[in-house]
Amino acid sequence: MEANIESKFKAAVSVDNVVFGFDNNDLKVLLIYRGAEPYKDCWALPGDLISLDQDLEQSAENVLQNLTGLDNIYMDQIHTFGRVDRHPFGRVFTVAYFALIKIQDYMVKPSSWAEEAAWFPINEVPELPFDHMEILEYAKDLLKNKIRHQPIGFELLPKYFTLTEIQSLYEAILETQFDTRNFRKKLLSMNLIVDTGRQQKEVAHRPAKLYKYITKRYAQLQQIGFSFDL
Amino acid sequence: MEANIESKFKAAVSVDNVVFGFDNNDLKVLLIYRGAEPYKDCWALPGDLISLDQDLEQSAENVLQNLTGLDNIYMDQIHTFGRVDRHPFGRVFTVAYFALIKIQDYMVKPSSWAEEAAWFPINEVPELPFDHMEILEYAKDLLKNKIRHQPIGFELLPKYFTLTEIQSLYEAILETQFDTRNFRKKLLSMNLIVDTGRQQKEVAHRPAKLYKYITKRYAQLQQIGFSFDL
DNA sequence: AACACAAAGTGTGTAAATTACACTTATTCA
DNA sequence: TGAATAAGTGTAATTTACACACTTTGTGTT
Repeated sequence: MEANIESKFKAAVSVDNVVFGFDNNDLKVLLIYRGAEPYKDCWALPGDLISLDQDLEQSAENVLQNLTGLDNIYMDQIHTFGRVDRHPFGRVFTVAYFALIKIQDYMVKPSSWAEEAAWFPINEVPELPFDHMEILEYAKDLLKNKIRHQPIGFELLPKYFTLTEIQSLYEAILETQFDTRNFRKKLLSMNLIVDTGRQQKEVAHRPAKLYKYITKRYAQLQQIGFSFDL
Repeated sequence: MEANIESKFKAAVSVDNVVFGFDNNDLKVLLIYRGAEPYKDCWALPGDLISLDQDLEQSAENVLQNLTGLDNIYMDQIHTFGRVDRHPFGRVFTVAYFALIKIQDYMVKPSSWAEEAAWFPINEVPELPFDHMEILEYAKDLLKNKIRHQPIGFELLPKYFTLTEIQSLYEAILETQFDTRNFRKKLLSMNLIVDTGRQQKEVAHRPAKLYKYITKRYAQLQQIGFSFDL
């Protein structure tokens, strides 16, 4: 009854993460500067081979943990890429994930496979090795779709944020413009965010109210058939 | 510069297909009766190990081709499952796909790994081996979401179909009821289907008009910002 | 030929949601 | 104290969604 899988089926599997952040009205992606072959000295998506004793999800989280020191990050599996020739050293499948992080919380941390890590505005990404550009495009499309139907935009903002900030986040990702009054009306009518009573400080104009996102509220509303849409 | 990947990273990768069909007002899924270990003599999702010289997408299509003899099938990658212990013979990742087929076109074909294949109504699926039940649940959820935002329901219907048929397809998948008049109004207003002039024959009631789906139309409409929603 | 049966097919009024649109307010800085 | 900057706010018009019931067209039976 015990048996083994023939070695003619044995390939490597990696995870690659598309890590999004939002800052200064720009959607950004986190890239690492590769310190090892192949494609040494290139900017690339952070990723790693999966060792045999690690669950898939766990591996994806570890990559992120090593890189940012952050935990409890919103992550989602995107797609798996498996062209025969996608890796020069042999057959390597890669499972792509995307992660949304509050860029303000991000701390640089040394890692084994990266000499450096940096944020790139989504429209200023350099050439990427392997099929990483295809993965990134896939991730962007998914983010665009997902952000309209699930309240995940808040994952990219600080704990306290202004209505203008969330609007420009949506505008940056969806590459459109929204009418301010209508956008606010709709967003507030969902009861997912509340005015904290706090205000912006030291801005050279009328200070904006600071809101926060109520995680629990969404779960409750979903149960009564509510569906998020922006 | 040439190098190899260490064998401590080598695992097997398989594809598993969730094949949906629609018949007699029921959503159905195609299962095979396993002829080989592990889980010999169980009903399971059709799938196979990927050999090293085959692209991922290609493998998924081949599984379906072997099983049904059908080509040009709507397929979509669902998710990749990679729990360490999901396969008793070793580390096996599996990439799950779903396929939508016109059940009327389906022809039984012998295959190497299946003694038999059969359609099961979605609510009468037997116990499944591995994490196949989890995969099936995943596929059902995806189908539910996808069918509301993309015109993929037509892939499950014969070339010529009635409005009642497509309505009951939607009702079966989404597990809701639609108002006939409103459903038709909305569907027809999208201009994605047209009256062929043909009619049902030999039915013991007023014969329904037969419509067909215009594939090209959707591509055109998408470009001008149209979005499908039902 | 007439009638029963079965599912197909069709329109309108009402409520809700979406859109378009421009001025006033609060704060900093010179 | 005035200029600059972004925040904040309401209403009317249009569009879309929803609720709702009877007539039509065929088959099969007597």
